[in-house]
Amino acid sequence: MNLQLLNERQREAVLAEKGPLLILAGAGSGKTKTLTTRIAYLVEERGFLPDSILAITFTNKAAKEMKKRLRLELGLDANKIWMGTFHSFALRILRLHAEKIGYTPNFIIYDSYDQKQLVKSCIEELGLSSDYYPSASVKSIINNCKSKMIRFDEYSKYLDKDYIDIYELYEKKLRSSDSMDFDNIILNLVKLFEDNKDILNYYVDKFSEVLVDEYQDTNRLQYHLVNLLTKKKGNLVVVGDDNQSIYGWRGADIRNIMEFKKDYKKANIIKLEQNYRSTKRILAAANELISNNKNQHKKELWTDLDEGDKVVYYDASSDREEARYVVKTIRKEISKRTRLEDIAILYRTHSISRVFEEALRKEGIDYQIIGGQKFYDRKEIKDILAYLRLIVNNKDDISFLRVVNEPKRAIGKTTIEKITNYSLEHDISLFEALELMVENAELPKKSLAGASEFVSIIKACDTDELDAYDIVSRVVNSSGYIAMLEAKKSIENSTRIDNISELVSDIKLFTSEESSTLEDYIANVSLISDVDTIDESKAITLMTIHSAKGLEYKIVFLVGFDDNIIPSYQSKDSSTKLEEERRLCYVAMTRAMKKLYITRAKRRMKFGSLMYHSPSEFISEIPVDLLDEINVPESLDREFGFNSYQKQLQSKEKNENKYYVSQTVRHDKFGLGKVVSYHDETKIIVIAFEEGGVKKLHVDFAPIIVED
DNA sequence: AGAAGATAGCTTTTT
DNA sequence: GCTATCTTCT
Repeated sequence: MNLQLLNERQREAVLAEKGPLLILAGAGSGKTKTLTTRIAYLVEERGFLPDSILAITFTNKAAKEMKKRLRLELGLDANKIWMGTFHSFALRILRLHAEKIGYTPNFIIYDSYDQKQLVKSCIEELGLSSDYYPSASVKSIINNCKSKMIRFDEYSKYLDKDYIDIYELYEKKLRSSDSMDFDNIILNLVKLFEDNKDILNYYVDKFSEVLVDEYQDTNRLQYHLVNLLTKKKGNLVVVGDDNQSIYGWRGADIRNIMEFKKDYKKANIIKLEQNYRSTKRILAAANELISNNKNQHKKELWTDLDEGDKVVYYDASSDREEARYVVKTIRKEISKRTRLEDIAILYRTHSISRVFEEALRKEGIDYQIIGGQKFYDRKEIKDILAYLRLIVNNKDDISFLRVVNEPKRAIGKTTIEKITNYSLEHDISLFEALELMVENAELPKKSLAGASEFVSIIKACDTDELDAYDIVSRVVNSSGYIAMLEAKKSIENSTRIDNISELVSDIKLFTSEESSTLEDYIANVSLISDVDTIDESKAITLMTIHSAKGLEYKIVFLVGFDDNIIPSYQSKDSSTKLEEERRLCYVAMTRAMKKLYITRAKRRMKFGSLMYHSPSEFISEIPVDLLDEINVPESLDREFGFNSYQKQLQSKEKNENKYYVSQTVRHDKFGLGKVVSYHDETKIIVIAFEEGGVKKLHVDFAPIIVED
């Protein structure tokens, strides 16, 4: 280990004797290097045992990365360090002590889809209206309470009484199906610790130092957990940058980092302010932007690197034109021998990515998209996984409902109802109910055959005898799932089959490499995130700004830089939210090393129809002398300065006084055209004419609706 | 029971 | 423009 490779502040952070310590690490300030050096130093120079160090990262990928670096320094000892996300850390301990909190060690994890289904079934069971209680919003209320550590009965005082019933049933059902949602993983660990002081003390004694990376993105619950572990010894080192706090919506509490000194009175603060990533101009632009945020730790990020080029700002007329410009620029870069893996396209929401994807595909440039339709979110993958989960845990009702009639086994609504009633009567799970009903032949003939087939498929897979690979291949074949897909030949179905075989080979690899039991595979799979799947192969990376946190690229295109996109239209009502959007923008800009392009489009497809946007207000926060501005004149577009974020008019009924988006119209002067947007209050209508481009007209001079 | 057709709601971000 | 869910028809 060579401490000379570090700058003075970094060295200070490595050598600091004892926590609590807050390392404020600006973007690109060598945070990971500092952290890994500190850990290596603790082990090699100060004689800490590797397994007495707990390092918590934001993603599994970051943990892997850090472990890789530490292996170079410490060899195999590096593997003994406790390193992972909050969730993987909590799971590791919970699996050891599951019985103490009324779970089996094989409990499963419900992701947000499962969670929503479960909430829905609770609402139904209570006989409440799903219109009054939309499962998605009830779900997010529940999550909110948990991550902010608000007691649900307290919170629900402001809501209907029914909410508390839903909540209680939800928790009861989670328990009885031996499963936890994401927040319960942490919550249950806290509970385990608080109810079993001996276990807590064991870990408090065990860990001589606890390091938390990306501290600005921890929530109240995680804060509490860390506090339990380190309060006594004060052996806490946290690393973060308040300017990069972008997960407020998920309950991340910026107070954790802003008030660190208040919570830990003896805390030291070390600031890493030298940036090793970006050129002077890029950094200056980002600094100027973020200086508009009121609530922040004082920091002066500076760099020794070159001046660099100005930030290019391209104001396109349409999203397609924007994509064309980006692809054209990428082509130029490639001819200058820039490698594809050094380029990233970043955007605020996934929906922006489509035009860019299309343009790249047309040009034959390799790309990878992170997130969006995730592999594990695809229907066929979820279905196969549901089979596997049901095999591991017969009590998993959500998975049961998902696959009992997939492929069709003549078990429809009525039969499901019978099974549900039976299970409620006998207080057993749905699968157990079905098993008994098959035994006693308590089903109509038609359903009975399918039901007994289903039971035997699940029963045939014994996790003690067969390994994960054996079971998944058995399920895929015997369930008739593949046969169902093959029966109807289509492109989608053949990609579905491909996806399933990808899953099977993934499991095969897992079986041969890490562990062989299906339980272990299922336990792992629900924690895999998208960022974990980024590979450094030769392709351009497309992703949301959120996924880009912690990454860097030589060339960055920040696209879709329009008002109501960034900042998002939903963040306009409060300055807290607006500041988070600005930080998001800051994160995006500081990913760039050599060159930063910011692009936007006046016209963009959204919700399946054209929308008009002004430039993002953030562009005016970057000093003009740092910008190289390219504006695409399209004379007609100039008129549309107004901010048009309006809902598409849905009704298709004919109404003389109303115009609808996509409606075909005729104007005696401009000819045939299509309605692009319509303002009810101002009676302004925007039409794209076949001849003569886009025009904005008042309803008084409006064209005639063409009957179709 | 299941397929085909109709409709609502979505698009902020994810461990 | 897409998909998950609801409705209607066979």
